[in-house]
Amino acid sequence: MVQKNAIQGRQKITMKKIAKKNNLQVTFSKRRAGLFKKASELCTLCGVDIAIIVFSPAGKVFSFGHPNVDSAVHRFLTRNTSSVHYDIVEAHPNANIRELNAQITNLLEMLEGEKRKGQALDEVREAGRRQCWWQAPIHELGLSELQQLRNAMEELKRNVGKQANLMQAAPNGVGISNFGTQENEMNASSSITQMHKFGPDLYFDF
Amino acid sequence: MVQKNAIQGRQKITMKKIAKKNNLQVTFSKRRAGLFKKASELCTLCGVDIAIIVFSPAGKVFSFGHPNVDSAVHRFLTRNTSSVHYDIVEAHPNANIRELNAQITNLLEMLEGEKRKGQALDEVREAGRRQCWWQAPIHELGLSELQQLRNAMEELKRNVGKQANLMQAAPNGVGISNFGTQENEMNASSSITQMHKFGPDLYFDF
DNA sequence: AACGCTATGCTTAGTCA
DNA sequence: ATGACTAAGCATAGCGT
Repeated sequence: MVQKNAIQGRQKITMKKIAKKNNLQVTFSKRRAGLFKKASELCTLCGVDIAIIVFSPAGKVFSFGHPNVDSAVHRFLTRNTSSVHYDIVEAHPNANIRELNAQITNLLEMLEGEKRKGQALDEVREAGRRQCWWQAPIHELGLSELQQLRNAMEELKRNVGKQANLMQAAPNGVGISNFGTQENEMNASSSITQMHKFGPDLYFDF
Repeated sequence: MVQKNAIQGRQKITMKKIAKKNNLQVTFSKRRAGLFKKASELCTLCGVDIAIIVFSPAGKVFSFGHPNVDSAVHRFLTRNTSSVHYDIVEAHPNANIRELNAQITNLLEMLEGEKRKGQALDEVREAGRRQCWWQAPIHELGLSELQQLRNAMEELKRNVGKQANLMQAAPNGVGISNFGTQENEMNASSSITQMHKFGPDLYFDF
């Protein structure tokens, strides 16, 4: 048995630069994740565009963007009232070329990322389609698929039985959401026995 | 006397875009402040540079930066000069801003295309996942899903019936591929009636 | 380095002034 | 809108793995 010899739980810390390097690294990771999560939530809740760029103590760059960093940065740099981009363009035309090239680089990287993502999704879609063999004519099903069907049906049976018990225990449907609404139409689970009707002429005898 | 109706204190909210505009505005202000505070703390604690750019729902721009936004953005834009970037700069030293901007526009369009493709795939994946709702507990199924289940079952019934007729017409399994192989194991469609056994104790009565 | 844990501390949704 | 207040919901410091 492990001896828990001290305080656990969050401790208050002073808002100074963390001295212990190890500690700092952990805190940086955690708080960076928290910050990005907060940003993500702000995007979702308020539907706004955000870009966050963080340079880690180790010199690495972490960024978060919605819809992506570059578009937000670009929007920031090229907004009408902006002075940054304007100044750079007018005062340092050469620097601007560098920036534009950097943007191109970033965009190319993002394109690569998106393409990879698309490929991954392609694979997922394939896998998903394969999971829908049950839609195929039954004579095309193999042994393992029939076994899967059987297992799924047994699972369904168990769920129906559980549901029936719930209905029995709580006839008013307490805790059962969006289920009573279709009773009129489907008469689904209208009985607490193991015989269930799923349509006018389709019965399942579990 | 003031009537304190009901709940006070923080309530859980779903991570969807806030509907009420007034509410959204308040939440945006609060959470933006919170985000910037978190960023500030991250700067202080870990001594890192950060830039945050937020486009408010009203179109205004809010930014936070340490030591300032522009330096961080510039550092971000001019980081790692990749080969692509380098090639463009070196190969076309006379490339003007117009050309580069055209390239950026082009890339942005490609990116949009890729993203749309990704989203489409996302939707397909979602649809695929939704087609597997039958794996979920039955009390979570909605009306349309139950109807889908019914339709699928009726399809299965028809297929099984056709299969049974085929078996009857061609008892040697002519033209029936990879179906007779599992007769021993599954005894699937061993009868030409409408009662089918899918396992030791699981029957479906169509 | 990344993850799990737990007990705080901190943030914030809803409301009122 | 801006700020205060309250009670919950969340984030996270310090530890172990």
